[in-house]
Amino acid sequence: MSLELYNSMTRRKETFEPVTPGYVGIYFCGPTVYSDPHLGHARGPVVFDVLRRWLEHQGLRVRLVSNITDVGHLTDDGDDGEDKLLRRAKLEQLEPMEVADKYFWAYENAMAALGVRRPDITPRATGHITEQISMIEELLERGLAYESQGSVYFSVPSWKSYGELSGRDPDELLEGTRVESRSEKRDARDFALWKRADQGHLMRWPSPWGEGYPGWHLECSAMSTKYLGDEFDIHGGGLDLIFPHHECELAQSRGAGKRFARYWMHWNMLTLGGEKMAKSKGHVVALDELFREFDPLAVRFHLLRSHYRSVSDFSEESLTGSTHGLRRLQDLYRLLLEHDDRTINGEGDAMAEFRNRFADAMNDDLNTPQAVATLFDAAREINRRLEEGAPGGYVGAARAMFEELFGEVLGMAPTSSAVRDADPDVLSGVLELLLEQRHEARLRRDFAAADRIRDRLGEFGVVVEDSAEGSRWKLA
RNA sequence: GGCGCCGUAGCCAAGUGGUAAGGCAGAGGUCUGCAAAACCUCCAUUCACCGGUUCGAAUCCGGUCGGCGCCUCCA
Repeated sequence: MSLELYNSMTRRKETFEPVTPGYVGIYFCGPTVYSDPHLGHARGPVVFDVLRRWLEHQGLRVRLVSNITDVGHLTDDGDDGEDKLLRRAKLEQLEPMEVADKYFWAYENAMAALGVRRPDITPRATGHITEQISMIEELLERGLAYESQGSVYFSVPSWKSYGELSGRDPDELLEGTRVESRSEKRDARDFALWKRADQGHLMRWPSPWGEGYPGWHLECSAMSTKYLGDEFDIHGGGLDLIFPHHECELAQSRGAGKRFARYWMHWNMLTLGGEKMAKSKGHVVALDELFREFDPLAVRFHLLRSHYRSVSDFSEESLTGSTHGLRRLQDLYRLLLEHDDRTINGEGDAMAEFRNRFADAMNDDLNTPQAVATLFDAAREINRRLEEGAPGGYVGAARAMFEELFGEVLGMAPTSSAVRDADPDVLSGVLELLLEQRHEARLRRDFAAADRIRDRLGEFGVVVEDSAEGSRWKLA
């Protein structure tokens, strides 16, 4: 079975065929870095990380591009509202770029904790002003955009297929739009490609139309095609970006003569108590807070236990459930890793059935819940065979499967040894306990046991020093 | 108001025409000095509700109730 992906454009599952056989270009919209990353920010990166890993597992070469929006854009389409990045800069008394960097790294660290591999390219909007200006010029030349008082707008009425992605009727959009009597736009639906920077606006660049800054939707069009070509394979984003962001991206990209993305993938929202997580409502679960209570990998696992196109409601109770389930799989994974015999069962792969089920699930629009269920089924059987004393070939096959599917594809392998991850308090507690045991041995005059403890600790680089007051330890 | 989505056991969650995956929690059991882990067994005659189509529906159609998303920035 070949990979089928749900394409938001056609609203059905389609067989995935890359533009260039063997190569896959993927772009998905990253966050605007003006505040701490929350759980909602994690779903897309995790899903696309698994998509990328799965494609690579199938032998494809993937280039994954995910942007960072580091220029505020709230004031763009309408003429009111406040630029969130600039507002934050004033609030924290920082340069706008300091705000962007601060939250960019917070995002990076959170993604790393979630086991998300870095994209191949992480372009920033502010680093691609030239490309964006070129695109605006192209649109002006083609008569699809116009300048107005130092700003440039895309003319929606002149692009007949506007609305094709989100399934909206342009005429009905007009009715829903607020009437802006003194607008410099020709049509209320037109959106900004370039915005004139008023006095006091901190982020500004020179352009043929005066000092200003790029429109919200433009960066993704310019950066995706710059790194992936005029036609590329997959464009992703949160479902809330389908309109207006992706609709506008599509219009301006096609308008500029690019064929743009073949497949549009949108992941659904994460909710909290049935309501969408949204920063603007203060209704979010911050990732750094979540990580204090839960293993980041358990969060990743939890996200993979629901389908990316389904709404997923978050609660501590359900995440706890995922944590316990993950522990079972990881315990088996560690057990299998202790098995050094790499020989695989000579009579064909004993794991063939599980591998096939896993592949079918993944190929069916990335059905990770079913893929995970397959691993649970496999775990039960492997544990049973292990207790019966399974032959080395069987264990080797099981180990290979878990390393590939659980570890590499789903990215659930523990990042380092359990000991290294352990809380420092736990480690010193364990050492105190050992010294207690040694102290009791010395009281019994069992110096052989006492020396054995000291020698063994020494092998790990822990030095034990005895004194009249008792024993102490330190790292060599 | 327009467009779209969802309602499956205590909780999470797959399943889009063939007679309900998986996980967590819970109950009993095996193993065990005890415990944990692991394993075995049990746990939805039923998929919000009411009609209809069909040999057959959680899955298709119509309606009712409830919840959510987008239409403004949002992952």
